[in-house]
Formats: sequence, C-alpha cells, structure tokens
Amino acid sequence: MPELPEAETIVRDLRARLPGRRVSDVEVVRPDILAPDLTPQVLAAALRGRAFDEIGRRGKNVVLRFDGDVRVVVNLGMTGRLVMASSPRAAELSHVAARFRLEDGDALLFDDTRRFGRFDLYDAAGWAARSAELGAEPLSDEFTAGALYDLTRTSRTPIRNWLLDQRRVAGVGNIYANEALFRARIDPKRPARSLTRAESRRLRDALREVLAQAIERRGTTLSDYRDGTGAEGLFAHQLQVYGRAGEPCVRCGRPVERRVLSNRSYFFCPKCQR
DNA sequence: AACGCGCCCTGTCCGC
DNA sequence: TGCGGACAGGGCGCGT
Repeated sequence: MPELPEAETIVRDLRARLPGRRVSDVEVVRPDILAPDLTPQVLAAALRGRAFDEIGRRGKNVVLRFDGDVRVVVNLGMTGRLVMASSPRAAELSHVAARFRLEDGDALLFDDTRRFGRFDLYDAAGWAARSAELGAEPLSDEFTAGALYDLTRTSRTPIRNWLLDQRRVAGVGNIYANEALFRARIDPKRPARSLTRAESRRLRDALREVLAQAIERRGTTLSDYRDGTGAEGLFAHQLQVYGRAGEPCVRCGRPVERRVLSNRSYFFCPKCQR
C-alpha cells in the first residue's frame, strides 16, 4: 500500500489542517492496530487535551507530533488511510479503526480494512531511537550515489528485495522499487553488491525521480490508497512496469514479465533490464 | 548476521 | 451461483 509518496501526500494534506487543533478524545475501535505495548486507555490519556503540532514523515510512516513532544507514529500497512472526518469523502470509509476527536467537532479518522496498520506512541527519546533504526531518506541530500553504492556492498540479496528493507533505505515499497529498477535498467534479481558505481548512480537518480513524480501526482491508487481528504492519487497512470505483465515495454515494445521473488511479485523488461 | 519464509487480515477476482 | 485458491501497496518474528 502506501509507500513514501503516499505517506508524503497524506502528510501535506494533514499539515494544512491539523496543527493547532486540540484533541478532545481518542477512540480506538480496533485495538489490534495498536503496538503490542499500547492500550486504548494509554493512548487516549496521552493525547487528551493536547494540540496537534508538527505533522511529518519518516519513510512510509506518518508522524503526528503533539504539544509536549508526544508523537503518534502511524504505519499505514497495506490499506491504512488517514482522512479528515470533515472531508466530503469521509463517508466512503467503511473500516474505521480509530478516531482522533477534536475539540472543534471535527475528527481525524484512521481507516484500515486489513488492519496491518499500526500506531506507536513515543516520547522524544523513544522516537529518536526508533527513527535511527530506519535507513536513509531517498529524497534527502545524504542519499547520494556513493552512499547507495557503499550500502549495497555487503548484501547478496536481490536488489528488489534489498530496496524493500526499511533499515537500508526508508520509504521504498514494491511499486516504486520496480519502477525505479526499470528506469535504471537494472534486473531486479541482481545481487545488491553486484551493482557498479554507474548503476548505483542510475538507481539513485531513478528512485528520486520516480518518488518525486509520484508525489506530484499525489501517489498511486491501485485500489485502497486515499489521501488526507479521501481522494485517489493519480500516479497509477504513469507506472511503466508495475502491474503491466504482458503489456509492451514502453522502451522496447517487448512484453513486460511478472515473476515472484520472496513471495512477492516483481515486474520487469527482460530485454531492457540487465 | 543475512536471508527467506510464514503469518497477520480482509476483499476481490478468476477458474471450475 | 458457489466455492476454493491466488493475490494485494507492509512488516514482524522465526529458523537457518
């Protein structure tokens, strides 16, 4: 589901709406979305009376910071949505798992059909420690071609799988891993450490380009993803390989292939990607 | 210690 | 029409 561009789109929507507004109560409809050490009572007690402060993102996670340096970090899983109740499209939410009720009568809703999403509650130090476990932000200045090259040296795992590990690079999921590898003309099953410096450069550039373009288009909606107002993203139209098995490669015209690696599909052009 | 696998859960689609 | 199986954007815990 939501990868970096989708989380970023939600964050931008919420950032324009939430800061300064105060929580009156938190209602957890489906407690299994809470981290194992968290209960609805603890979450509600931590947030009641606090105002939303900064809304941010780390990898695929939406970071809701409240006054007092309290953070709720939302991992959206496969089908998680964060939508304002005041949005006209909020009526489409059929699996609301939690509600942040606001003193002004509005609410922030978390909807999650499959309930793979998760809420974690952190103080400043706890979040700093957790964030340090996540890898580089691919859109940051630190994510250079040299850094990607260095990071891949010790791993024999296929580069597609390597990109999905959030401890190495944070925010890339299956869609954008496939798209970036196509744009960089690299075979997804190549061992990570087999990438040359030139290939690392192409992959780094391709990742940044595809993620930035997807943000511009407000994310990829295949079926479940919605932005902070409940609207769909438009980047699905720009996908060049993901979900296009059997369709012609946009570069050479040969059919795009679908294969499986570690129980997850990948899509590539066998002629263009080596 | 790096890696692959099974599992968490619901909905949809496809073949029979 | 019904049913079983495959599949879906993620991530954790486990065994090797």
